[in-house]
Amino acid sequence: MEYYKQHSKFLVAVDCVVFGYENGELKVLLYPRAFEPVKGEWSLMGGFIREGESSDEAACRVLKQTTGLDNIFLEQVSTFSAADREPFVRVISVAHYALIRIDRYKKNNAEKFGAKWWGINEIPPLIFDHNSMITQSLKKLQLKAGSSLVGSELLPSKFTLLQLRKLYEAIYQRAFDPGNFRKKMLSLGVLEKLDYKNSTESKKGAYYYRVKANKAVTELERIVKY
Amino acid sequence: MEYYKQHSKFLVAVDCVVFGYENGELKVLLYPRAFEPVKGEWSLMGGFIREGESSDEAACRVLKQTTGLDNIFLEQVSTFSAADREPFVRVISVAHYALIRIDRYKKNNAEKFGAKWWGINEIPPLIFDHNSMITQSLKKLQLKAGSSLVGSELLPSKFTLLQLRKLYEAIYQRAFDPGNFRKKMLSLGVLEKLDYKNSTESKKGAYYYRVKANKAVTELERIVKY
DNA sequence: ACAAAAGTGTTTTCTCTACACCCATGA
DNA sequence: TCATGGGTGTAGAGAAAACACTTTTGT
Repeated sequence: MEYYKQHSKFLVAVDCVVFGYENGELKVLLYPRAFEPVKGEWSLMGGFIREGESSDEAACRVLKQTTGLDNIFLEQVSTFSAADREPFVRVISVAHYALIRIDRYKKNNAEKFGAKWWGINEIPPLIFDHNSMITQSLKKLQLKAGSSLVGSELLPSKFTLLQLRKLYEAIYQRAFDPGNFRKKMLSLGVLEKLDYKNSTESKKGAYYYRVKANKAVTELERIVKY
Repeated sequence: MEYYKQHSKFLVAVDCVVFGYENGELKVLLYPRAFEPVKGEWSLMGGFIREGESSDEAACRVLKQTTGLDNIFLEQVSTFSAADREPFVRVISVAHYALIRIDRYKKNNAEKFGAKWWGINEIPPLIFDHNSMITQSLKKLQLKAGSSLVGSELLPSKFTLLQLRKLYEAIYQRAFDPGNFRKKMLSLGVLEKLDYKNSTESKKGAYYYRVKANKAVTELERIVKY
């Protein structure tokens, strides 16, 4: 047991890249940092890992605190450990990304911290290495969306194929052919057609779909090729 | 500055999944653990992160110590942080994988620690969560090999297409069609044909190839589809 | 009437796969 | 001569991409 005592201990944090989707745009939730150093500057929401907690548990706790949401989709991205990534104090941080529905999260929780949603293309300079955490998270999200249906995490429970396509266009930052996208998605057999339409986004009206319950998590075949 | 003091600090380790390739088989370097608890049981090589060190730097140091090699290809895999992943002591560990040429590494360094190479399919039960570190590392290696040429890291600097194919078969644990594999690899334009042959592995003799210097690191197009 | 999305179908292109076939040579 | 890998070519299946076309309806 003595062996362990000679080694240094470190503060270990989690930082969360919270993705949301609104008005055809992929967005990230940012906060003005609450304490020194660099207090007031924009940053990801984060917190320190506690004694009995894994990094995932810590990230869930932070998300609960700041968005009011439980059961959020969450994935580890990478650990940032450069010795000088923060000034004054050595902190090792495990970055995660989360997917939430903007319409569901508790505004009052977030506003208490001064949170603001930023379009993925208008992210301001953030503290430390938080910008590269976002870059890496987006890559991981693209990988994820390429082999499983990310729709249910970011869209309302029922959605049109237009909405789903716009979401994928926002994630991949490129256009998809409407006809081909529809065929591809329907061919996967994970969408269930509902018997009513959305008429707000087109004259003709488009049927709503939802993700089949049992298929929601399953690993799928290729959706977007890369 | 006071803010930081109220939080717990942790021991942070790195563990290295060292891949090598020999006799047509992908292998992993394992060590009998040198200290309690579970002293003597098989484990990955690891060590604790030191004050001025990032996790990558720590992993490099550990690899230098145990294999005698510098400038090893190294990539972070994931951070393992379950509170009970080690008994008695809380340790958060950042897993990495490394690719080395078995013919180059310093046997005496490794033997001093009792190291032994294990075929990827004959890995014994390891301490803690080390088996799942290997599983995740293999997945990451497959992803890597699917979009860049891993040959130069695991093979001698010149190699035949048979050798390269056998390597890919070992990594993906499946067979590739000899003709198609050859065409695919050559079509990528990153291999340079040398003007002499290897005659030890076939009657006819096969030309050696090497990776074009400037293309070694480049991100390539899809090599293996998934 | 027109624009715009919904929805379907067709054509072209490209890549993966399977496999045939000849070559060279050591045993 | 026979087995084995080296090396090249080709035909077919299947997917992705491009795009034509018809339907519906609010303005």
